[in-house]
Amino acid sequence: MDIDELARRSGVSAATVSRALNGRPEVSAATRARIVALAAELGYRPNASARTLASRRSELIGLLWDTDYRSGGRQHPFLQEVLIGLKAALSDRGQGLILLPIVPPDDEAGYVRLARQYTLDGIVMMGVDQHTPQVRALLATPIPCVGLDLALDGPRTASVGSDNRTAAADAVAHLHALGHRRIATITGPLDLWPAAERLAGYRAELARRRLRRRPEYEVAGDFFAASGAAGMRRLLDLPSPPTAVFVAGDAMAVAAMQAATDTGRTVPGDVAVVGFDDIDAAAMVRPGLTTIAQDYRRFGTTAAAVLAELAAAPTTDEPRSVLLPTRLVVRESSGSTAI
Amino acid sequence: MDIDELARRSGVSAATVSRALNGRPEVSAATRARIVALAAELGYRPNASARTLASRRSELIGLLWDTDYRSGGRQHPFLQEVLIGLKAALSDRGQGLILLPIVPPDDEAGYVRLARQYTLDGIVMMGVDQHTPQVRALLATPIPCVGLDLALDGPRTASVGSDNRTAAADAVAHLHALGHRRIATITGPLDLWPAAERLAGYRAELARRRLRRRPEYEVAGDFFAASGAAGMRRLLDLPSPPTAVFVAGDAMAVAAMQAATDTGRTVPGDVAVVGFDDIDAAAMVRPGLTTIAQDYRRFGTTAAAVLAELAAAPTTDEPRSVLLPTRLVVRESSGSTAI
DNA sequence: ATAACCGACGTAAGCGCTTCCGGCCCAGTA
DNA sequence: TACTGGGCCGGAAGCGCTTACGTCGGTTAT
Repeated sequence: MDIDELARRSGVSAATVSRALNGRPEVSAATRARIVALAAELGYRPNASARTLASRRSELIGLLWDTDYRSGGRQHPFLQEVLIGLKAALSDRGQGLILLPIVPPDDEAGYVRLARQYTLDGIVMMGVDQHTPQVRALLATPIPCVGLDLALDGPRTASVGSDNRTAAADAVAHLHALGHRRIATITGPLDLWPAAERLAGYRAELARRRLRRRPEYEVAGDFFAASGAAGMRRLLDLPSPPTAVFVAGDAMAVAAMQAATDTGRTVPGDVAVVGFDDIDAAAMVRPGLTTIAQDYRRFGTTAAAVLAELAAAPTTDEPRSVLLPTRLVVRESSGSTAI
Repeated sequence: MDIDELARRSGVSAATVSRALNGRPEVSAATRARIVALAAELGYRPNASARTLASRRSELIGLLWDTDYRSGGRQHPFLQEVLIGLKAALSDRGQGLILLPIVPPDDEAGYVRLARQYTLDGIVMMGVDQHTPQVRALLATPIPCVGLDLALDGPRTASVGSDNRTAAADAVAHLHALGHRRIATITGPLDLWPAAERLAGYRAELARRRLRRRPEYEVAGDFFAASGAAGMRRLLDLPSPPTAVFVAGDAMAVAAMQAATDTGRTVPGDVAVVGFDDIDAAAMVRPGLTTIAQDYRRFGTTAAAVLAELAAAPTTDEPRSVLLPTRLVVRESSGSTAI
């Protein structure tokens, strides 16, 4: 069942069928209705390759993600959720999603090859290092790109992510409201945008609440568990240890809680902790981890929407940036019983 | 840079270039070498759509997965790992991966449409209900399909998954070796292949070790945490409660441990537990959860390989089934200190 | 009245590949 | 020597669409 047959059966030319199905204006309403109805009845599906070849628009967007991303766990934070969101939004537009994972041993950037082979309409990047020559090559391309949790630059690019700064501030505010005054933090790798923003939010909220900022209360982590444990031990060994700590990632936060209990402290009694990400384990450990939940599904839908804008807009000058709201999930680790 | 230009520059026809690059035999070694070298130098990339259109082979395989899968967590078990494995293997073959997620308000099976629009070379299914008419429609198609953790039937299909039966037996054997004689189990939803196999393995090992099988020691769960907690409570309330329980999923296992401690028991002191899946949280909770780890990355690579076989083989009559080995990860919850 | 215009459609030329069908040339055979 | 048979390659016909461009009636302006 190709377009010619459908054309024959509906008594028009293939050109008209194409126009009718693609919503072009040069078709009378009556003809269009007839064709659309017949197409549905016969289950006609345009061939994606032919369409792409002829129109040089693929209706395909690529998802580039680094399988080695420093996420602190084996799971990329909520890859699945992002995928669901992306697909939901893309389906509405009739677009497909193709994967361009960066698989370690990077075979001379196979994903770059892929991106060029398929004439992609857009690329979503998550957890990649945008300073590698390969990624820069993609960015230089006329293909619109949007970074998830990633501040991209260049023309035809945008970023979407959580409002990490406000989220971190919320966490600190929560702790402060519970009476804590000596609030420390364990950060992520500060070259990553979200990690830097979370630290900034922590500092900002301390200032806003006129709490003294102590350099020794800012210890560096890398999102992995071990650094969380190490960080907590360092904080507790301080002459004046904090009574609460905001940990910039849940994997670190869980390890930090255990480090605290291992050294004889109780959580939240001796030290309260709030994490970031709301990974599955946050609800499974005891005490339950108070943390910041991100709406990853919305990451996906937003990315799709932004990509569409980018494709439509005439060479946008300055990179857009969309910040999504987060949600504080209160469990036991912060010592609050409030919901 | 299209094939014609490359042809011109290398002084042959486009037909010869195509043959040279596709490894056809009708080209002299010298010509081929020249063309291949020039192609690499000029960075020539064949247009995927044109190639697919002309050859009706897409070099694309689809991944169908149900975003609502009953996995017990928000994360599909190791979707990411499977993707990495798949991609690694597919890249070697020069194939791409397109996603066909089943997104909740299933828009008249958009994935079926996609599968037909792109002329897919194969489909990998994970966590789908193969009894829905849509999936059956896909299976009826000449496209090769392989199910992950899913026993597919039909021509040109195969399944790959862990050897759940042996794995469950290993778990029981581990518990038995530690001295336990009253070993219970909390199962997954038994209409799912892996869940049924795990129960079968549990029973088989009991029999092999001449342990009495008690019906009240087999309680039904659904892979979700709540059912694990409920199951454990029920087991502990028995007149003769088990001293060890094999829980068929980690989310349930973690909840089961907590239910045990909540009712005043200690793990592993009063009741030992071993789980299944080795989710991230298994290493994060206290006590650490002894569990069965599956090699999800290998799921992906194996699926790709099987798909290739399926495509090559002349209408295979009986569905193949590949069982992958698992690994027992011993932590504290089983009461063993051995590695 | 004629000219200019517009909406609705058909014709045909691609899009960038693959592949069938030959054709040429040089061995090997009778 | 004439004939056959490969090996190697070019020509050209698609693959199933999209999209200029052209055409043809029927309006509207002049």
